[in-house]
Amino acid sequence: MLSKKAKYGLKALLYLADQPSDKVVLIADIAAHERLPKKFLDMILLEMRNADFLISRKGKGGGYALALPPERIGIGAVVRLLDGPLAPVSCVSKTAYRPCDDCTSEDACRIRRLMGKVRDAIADVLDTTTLADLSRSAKVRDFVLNYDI
Amino acid sequence: MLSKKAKYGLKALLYLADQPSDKVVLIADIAAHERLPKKFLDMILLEMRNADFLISRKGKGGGYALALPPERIGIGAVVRLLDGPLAPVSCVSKTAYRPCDDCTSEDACRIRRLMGKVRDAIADVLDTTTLADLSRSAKVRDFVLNYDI
DNA sequence: CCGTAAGTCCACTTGCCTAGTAGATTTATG
DNA sequence: CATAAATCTACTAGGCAAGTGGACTTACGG
Repeated sequence: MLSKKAKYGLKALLYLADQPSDKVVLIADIAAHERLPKKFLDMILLEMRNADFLISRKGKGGGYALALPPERIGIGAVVRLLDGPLAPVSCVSKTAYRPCDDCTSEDACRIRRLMGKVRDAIADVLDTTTLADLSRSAKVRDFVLNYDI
Repeated sequence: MLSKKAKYGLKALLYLADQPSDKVVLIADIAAHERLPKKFLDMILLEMRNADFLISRKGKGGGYALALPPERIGIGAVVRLLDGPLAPVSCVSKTAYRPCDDCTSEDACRIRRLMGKVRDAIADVLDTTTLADLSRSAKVRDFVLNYDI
């Protein structure tokens, strides 16, 4: 499951990616346009800033902007930050491996092997998509909608 | 995330699939061999029985057995029963679609499109694997371990 | 250098979900 | 009829998701 936190985080990033780069945007702005609870968004943006996906400026004229070009922000990385590991069980996680407490022999575990495949399938989608891909996908669609009739 | 419930359920099914077919097995037996909390397992088995994956007999000599040959029990179906829809967001679920409350235009939603891919990737793994596949995978491994040295 | 607009930090809440447990009841067998 | 088994009902503890409230800090503009 994708939590609201991750969903809101992605929406905020997309909103920023759609702005002219290097423009700083108010949290309140993002919240209003994307219809997100402002205070909750505070937290999420802060977390993404601490992970260096965003930069912020305090005080009057402050706000948030992407710290990197959208091509360099992977969706997998964002989801991992906000929701934790992609793997359905910790014992197949590549970024946050932890043995599961109830398993005796890890490589005899048939469930583990299957869940490893699931992990890889998920990671394959999310780690090969960047913010730029998503941002672009909107423009393509707009183009189709507006001109391709 | 795969819950303990689903994990225990799959372990129990695998245990049953590994038995000679049509043998009824005690809950207590499964719990002991797979090291699962018996009372919790009660619940899970009952749920799978109500969904017709299992049959049960009460009273002395009673117990549980698979209701279908393992080839006909899909892992996806089991996980959906015990953990709910595979989709990371309800608005891309094929078996339990529900619009998400915060989205305005569904087919303009870029997150939705991406999550659709994730859903498909997960379903592709779990819906093409049956209990028989997992059961077999153990035997292949045993064979390798025991004879292929 | 002060007012004010912004982000930042800390503490708390509310409600639901997970992972159970306890105990009574029903059903079947020998 | 005793006993072994599943089944049903009810309850609980703890944790996490999704927030909210309020105080603090930083910086710009005048």
